[in-house]
Amino acid sequence: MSTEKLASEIRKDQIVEAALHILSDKRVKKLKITEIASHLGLAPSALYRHFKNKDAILSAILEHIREKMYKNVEHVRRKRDNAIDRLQELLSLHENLISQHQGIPRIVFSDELWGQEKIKRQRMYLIVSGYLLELEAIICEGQRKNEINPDLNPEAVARMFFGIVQPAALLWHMSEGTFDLSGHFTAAWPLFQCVLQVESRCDP
Amino acid sequence: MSTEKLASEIRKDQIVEAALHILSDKRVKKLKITEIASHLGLAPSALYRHFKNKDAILSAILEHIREKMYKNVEHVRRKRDNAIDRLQELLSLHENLISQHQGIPRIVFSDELWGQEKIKRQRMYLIVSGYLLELEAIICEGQRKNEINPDLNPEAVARMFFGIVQPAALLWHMSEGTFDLSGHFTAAWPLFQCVLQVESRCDP
DNA sequence: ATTCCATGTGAATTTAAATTCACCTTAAGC
DNA sequence: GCTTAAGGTGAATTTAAATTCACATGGAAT
Repeated sequence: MSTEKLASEIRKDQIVEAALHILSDKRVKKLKITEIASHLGLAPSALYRHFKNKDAILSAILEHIREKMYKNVEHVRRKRDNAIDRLQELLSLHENLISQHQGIPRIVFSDELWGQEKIKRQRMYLIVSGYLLELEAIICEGQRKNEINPDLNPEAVARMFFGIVQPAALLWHMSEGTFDLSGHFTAAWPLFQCVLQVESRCDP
Repeated sequence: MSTEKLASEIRKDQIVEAALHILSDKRVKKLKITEIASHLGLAPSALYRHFKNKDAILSAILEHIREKMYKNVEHVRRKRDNAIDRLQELLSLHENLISQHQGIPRIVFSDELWGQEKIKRQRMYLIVSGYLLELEAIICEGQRKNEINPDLNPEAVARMFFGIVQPAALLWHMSEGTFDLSGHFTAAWPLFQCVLQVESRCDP
């Protein structure tokens, strides 16, 4: 019984992965059930055994992304102790995420994908703002330990960090992978670090 | 003859404005010809007198946005002399653009809107990267006049500036206007300024 | 005054998808 | 060995748009 359930879960995952892959790899055109199906060597109607409708697939993708992002936060929390190091590593994880799955930023930063339903947008907002809160937590911790200038507004710093990632995703995507992603992060990091610095002259 | 042409241009503009308004105001759902038409009190088929097809309308929107963005750059260049002031004012113009036309960031930062055609994405990339070049020019000028730390990588600084705007647009949009746009810019600016600062300790 | 063209209309037509449905297949449990 | 249900299929069906077309209309140029 549990094996069956598992098998079903596997198919679901495959569908989500395939969808994400299409979104990553191919053009911008909206995800088509037919295309996902053919990626898996299935008939379009087969997907309806696993998902109620296309919307349900999109929801599953959303959840998939959320998991990936939060796993990254967990990971750097475990692996690093220092706030600066954590942020730096998180940045590099983002770099990977972007370059491996062009589809992810596209989904996160765009909403054209989502139907008319307000709900999806709200969920996306919760994911993003929840992520920002995680960043904030890392930053605050760093401030307490005086690794980061305690005078800074952690919310603003978190968003600034986010502001390194988002344009990168945009440019990478728009440029069809021509944009120098790694160069961007390499150049952006020292600027950001400059903001974090303790004893900064930023505050009057 | 020129009057006719003008009248035609006016209609075209109206169509673009209406489209933008729908994109701003209403939900995410893709722009529908029918909806644009009814906004103007026209039958859907009427739009085809002015644009070959929907794609042409989207192109016109793109052009409209490009103009707005470049006008803002022109404006701050004329009005302000100091690079820092220029950037600060540009930021506030962006704030206005976002709050007045939710549709603009949505189009710029999303590509789901655009059909399969690679061309639109390329055009969008040119617009964005062209805009970044404008920012860079302002920054370089400021560096020459020692208003901005000359050791900084102007490209990276330009993107960081852009990184203040983009997340704001995203959050504003996703939150359905709940997000505190003005607060964001107010908090982000001093952090950014801290980066620009001459005699910064950022560079080894 | 007549002509003509730009603009507009409403009713088809087309198109491209999602979705449904009646019918197979196969492997697990009995 | 039989039964059942989950997973699969291809051929409709539905749906929602964009788009086309034959037919107005009104105002400007001749």
